[in-house]
Amino acid sequence: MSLPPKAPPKRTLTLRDVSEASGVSEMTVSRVLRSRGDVSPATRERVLIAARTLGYVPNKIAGALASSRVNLVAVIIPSLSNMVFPEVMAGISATLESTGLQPVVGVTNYSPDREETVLYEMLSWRPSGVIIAGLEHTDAAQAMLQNAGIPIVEIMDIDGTPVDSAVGISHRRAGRQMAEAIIAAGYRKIAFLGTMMPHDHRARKRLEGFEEALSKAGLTLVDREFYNGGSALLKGREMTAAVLNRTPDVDFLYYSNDMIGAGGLLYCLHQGLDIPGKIGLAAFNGVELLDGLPRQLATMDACRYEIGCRAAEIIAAAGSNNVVELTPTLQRGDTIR
Amino acid sequence: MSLPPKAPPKRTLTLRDVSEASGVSEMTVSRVLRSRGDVSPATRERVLIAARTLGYVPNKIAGALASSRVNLVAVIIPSLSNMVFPEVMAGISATLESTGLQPVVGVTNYSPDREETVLYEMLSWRPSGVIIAGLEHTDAAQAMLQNAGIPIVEIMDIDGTPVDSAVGISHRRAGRQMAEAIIAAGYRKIAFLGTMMPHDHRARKRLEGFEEALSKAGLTLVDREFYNGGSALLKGREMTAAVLNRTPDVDFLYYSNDMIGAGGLLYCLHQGLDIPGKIGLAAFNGVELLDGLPRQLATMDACRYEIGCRAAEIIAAAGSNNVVELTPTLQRGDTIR
DNA sequence: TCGGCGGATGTTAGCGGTAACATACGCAAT
DNA sequence: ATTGCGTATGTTACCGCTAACATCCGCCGA
Repeated sequence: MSLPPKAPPKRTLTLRDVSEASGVSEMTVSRVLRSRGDVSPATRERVLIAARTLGYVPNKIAGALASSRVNLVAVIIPSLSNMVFPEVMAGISATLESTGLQPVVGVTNYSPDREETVLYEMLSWRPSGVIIAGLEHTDAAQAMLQNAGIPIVEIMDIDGTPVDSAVGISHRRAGRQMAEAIIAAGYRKIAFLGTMMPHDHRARKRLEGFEEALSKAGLTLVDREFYNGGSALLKGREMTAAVLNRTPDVDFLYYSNDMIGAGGLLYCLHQGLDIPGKIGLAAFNGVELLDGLPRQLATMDACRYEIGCRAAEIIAAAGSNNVVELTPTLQRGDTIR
Repeated sequence: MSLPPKAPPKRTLTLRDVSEASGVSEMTVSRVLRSRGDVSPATRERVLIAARTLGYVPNKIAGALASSRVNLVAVIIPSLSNMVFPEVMAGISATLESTGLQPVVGVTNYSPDREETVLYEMLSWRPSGVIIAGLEHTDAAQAMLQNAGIPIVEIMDIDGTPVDSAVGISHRRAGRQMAEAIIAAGYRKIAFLGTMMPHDHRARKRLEGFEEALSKAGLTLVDREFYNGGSALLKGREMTAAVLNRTPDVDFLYYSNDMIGAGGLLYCLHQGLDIPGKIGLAAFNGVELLDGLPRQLATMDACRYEIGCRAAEIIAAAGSNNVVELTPTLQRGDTIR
């Protein structure tokens, strides 16, 4: 593209400017710029040159209002900083890329009220769809989703009743499966280390499933430790130290996420503990980071990228009422015997 | 909030619906919902109840078009997955929170063309400001920024000429400082391990500064190793192994980012190398993750959160032509003697 | 009693595009 | 030449909201 020839124009450009510069009506310019309808090659060329020369950028606000079509997809997630949502985003972006739809991210910090606010804010831009993490929302948020009249996809979790569509895994089942694998491997004194966030429903459900499977085997957690904020890797070390100290005969540590699991693993290795002989470890998510650790931590892949893809597909197809359950795979790594 | 009493309405609601439901003009409803102008408490109450009962969500598209005011700030960054930008985002969000402005993120994956596209897309929503990573853009992008007529803040880097405002650090200087510290500590056989991405200008500038300081001390890099994609932690291990193998007498490893540095550190520790005696390590960014490592890796804090804050402040104040240089602090950790 | 004034509310005219329909034109078939 | 039709372009009427101005009303002071 060539640079505009004249100094920064005072007024922002409109279709009319391009129209005047190219000697055709605004409508024709509009058609050219959207490649809609028949326009002769000559005119098209003339218009494109004029638009480019002026540095015209269409006003989507006006366009959206007139056509009541908005190419935005609202994506509402709790956090960007824990590695899991960026990967979901990647799946969404990749899938949306070819559809002309554009994801717009809102972050809630695991606060239901903030989620409600963010949702309201985003809905007021009349997006073509909403992708929102989790099945738990405030009543008002639930109502807004209900009435939005656009495709809604609740992602990550399917243990509950979706408003419209849902794509995710059963965290309860994931917890259960992990417990079963641990028990089958012969571990008996099992501790849980996880987040304290009251609104991390998925971590909660995993723990519930985990404990359910334990109790079915006649076991209960021998210890549990919670944290809240801070460097997850460091917290993992600290929590692990605390548990080992408090419950020296513990033989398995189940972490609610990979980061603290990684911290725990590093700590145990540093202590020279016999892994997985004397003590086993497992976590959840299957983040890429684990590949770089000295030992492969057992974990369960949460299908994050695929969740993003499937959710985006539903939105792109303007689908409704689909429930897609993905099945996470247990990766035993080297920390379960 | 109470749930709407009737089933999902077919047509999306407008001001007129609320106006009819509350018996006042659309204008008054508009005033109430925006808390603008004088409205009697009684009317206000009546309108609010009607809006809430119907589940009305204002149409910002129409509002923005009519008022030519848009409370959006475009934030354009290369990636979400490397821990540095989420922290910048956090600073931006926190600062914008109180201003009524809302960040909207676009991701470029370090592709200049994609950056141009994303920028065009975002400008077409007529945001109140743009925060964009880096000083290097395509000519067309540069022109768009120039002509946008809104505050532009280029972040992260200040080694160059900003379009409008800039907030960041001098990466060239950061590289130089690190080199000086390393040389002062007595290391002489220094290797560089970093990204190959041709468009990561900041990593490039750090390396340039680094080499500049080396050569001033009469030194040159004894080895260099590049990577591209994949798990950074793992790549760090692999690259470190490669360098140690190829150049056994290397006595310092300078990494272009913390993740690969952490991988390298873990590898060296596992090999039982004498750190920092026989070999030293340093990286860049100061990510939180480092706190959880067995040894504190030397690094340089990139002031990410503060960059976000300062950039957002400039946008919120509709400022122009500010250049804010932040000074990163060297954290020596335990890996430089 | 009346003008005037300020608070509360209504009316009008767009914002910058696009849908839908109208028109103009060239050319083949009749 | 006339009809007819498809292609290229123009005209008109909004989309849903808000700025700006108009109106209405009650109350005060002169």
